[in-house]
Amino acid sequence: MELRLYDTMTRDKRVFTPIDAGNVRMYVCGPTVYDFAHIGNARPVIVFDVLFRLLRHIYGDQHVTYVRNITDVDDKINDRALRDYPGLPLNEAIRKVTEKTADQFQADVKALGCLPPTVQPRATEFVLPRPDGKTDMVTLIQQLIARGHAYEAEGEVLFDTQSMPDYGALSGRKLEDQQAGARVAVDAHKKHPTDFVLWKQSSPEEPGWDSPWGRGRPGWHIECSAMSAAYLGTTFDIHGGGLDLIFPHHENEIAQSRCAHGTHAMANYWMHNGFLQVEGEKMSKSLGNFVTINELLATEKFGGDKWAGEILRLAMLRTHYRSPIDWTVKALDECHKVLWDWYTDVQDVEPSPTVPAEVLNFLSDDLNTANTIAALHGLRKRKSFSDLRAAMNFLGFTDGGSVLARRPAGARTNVPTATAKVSSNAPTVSALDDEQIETLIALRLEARKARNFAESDRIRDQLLEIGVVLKDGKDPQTGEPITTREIAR
RNA sequence: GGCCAUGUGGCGGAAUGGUUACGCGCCGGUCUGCAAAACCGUUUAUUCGGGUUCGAUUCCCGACGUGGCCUCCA
Repeated sequence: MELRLYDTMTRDKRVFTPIDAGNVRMYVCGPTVYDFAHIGNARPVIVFDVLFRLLRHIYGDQHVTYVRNITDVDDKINDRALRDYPGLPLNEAIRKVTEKTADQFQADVKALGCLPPTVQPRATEFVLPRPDGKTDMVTLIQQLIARGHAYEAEGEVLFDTQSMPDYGALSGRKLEDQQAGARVAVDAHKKHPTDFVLWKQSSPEEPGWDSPWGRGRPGWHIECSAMSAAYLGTTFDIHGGGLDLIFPHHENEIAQSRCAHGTHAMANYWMHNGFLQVEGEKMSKSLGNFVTINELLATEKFGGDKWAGEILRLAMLRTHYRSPIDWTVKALDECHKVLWDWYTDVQDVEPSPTVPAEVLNFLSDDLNTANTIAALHGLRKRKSFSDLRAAMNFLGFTDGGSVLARRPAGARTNVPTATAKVSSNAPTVSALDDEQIETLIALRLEARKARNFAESDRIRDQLLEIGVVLKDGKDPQTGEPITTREIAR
């Protein structure tokens, strides 16, 4: 089996060859922890979790290192800290914000079925030189200055983009174009408009570290250069993130890392996931369609319902990771139904000891998760439930409890009364208690036996009114008619 | 303005230089007193205009549509 991955740098799909098969190394840009992560943030987390699982399968669990950073130094964090904890000293307030948000993030992505990365370093721990000698930001900046790739101006340290001949290779931008665009902010102290900040000064109120350039804080890009080198070395295998990070973030990471270390490449494969829209529109707070992972999991804000984490995971994986996704209630409903079917069939099934080959083959083709899911449908159709279970486990669909907790929407769309209840947001709690419902069901069975169908249907309609859906069947053993019920939400 | 993606049936979404997967829905059938559920089956598509080719949804050019980046937003 040959793993092939699309590389943004070369813009083609290539066979993946690790630098060291004994230690395959991947870095993915993680969250900036100032607020709840939104559903767009979940996409790279899920996509690269699947890749992580695949790499572990191919090279062995102990031979893959996956680093996902946590950005806990950022001006947005400072703003949030001042707003939420006005009474506290800033640094203390910042820690409260970042710890709370980071914990929430970990809980969110766990619910999405993601394995924890090998390491999750926090940026604040890599600002100053470390006792353990791992790469840090200040040292990296010093190296850049020493090699002539950075300069001080007005208290800032800036990266000199003109000192790097092939700056812009990842995004396909040339320095000349950036000038022609005329949208690039021109700062008098910059040698070139695209030069970017490595270190900036902090006011006494702002968080800061004592550095050779005074008390200040790092620029955005340098943290990833430091933490990737700290855990993965100066050149590693895969670097991932969202499409929007290509420029400037990843471009600048490349500039910093390569120029500081004198290497030809920072990573050998650059992978970027596509964006998502919500119900056909760009997700934004002003449009009111901004939705966080936590809201989907724990509230009824989106589509009037809570959604199990695995439903969100499947909704993310049914589309190829580089394509755009339109995030819709309808899609989540569909995914719920699919998972309901799968889990219903594999509930008490032991997984096969090996992952079905077709699943691995599809995933090895640049993470073709859409074809992979089609393969799972095929397994179910052929009633290969052990293989289905194994494939589901491999993709991170392991629990099912929260999926099976509620019948999916597809099953209720043909029940007019129940649907009306849903759309009117009527209370879903039954007006009758359990015993009364059972009594009514028993009465209806009696009526059916007596072929009094008018009475039988009347009771069925009555129960439907309060959201109880009846299904008639035969007892598989005795052949006796039986009735089961479900709550239409 | 510059750069980068993208356009497949009612919907979602793969693949491919030559019969267009898969899922959801719709419709039909089995079952059922009738429904629902379940199971089985059917139907429908490659944005437009050129070019290359025996043959283009696929490759090339152009148009149009959509989205992203160029503003420390995945």
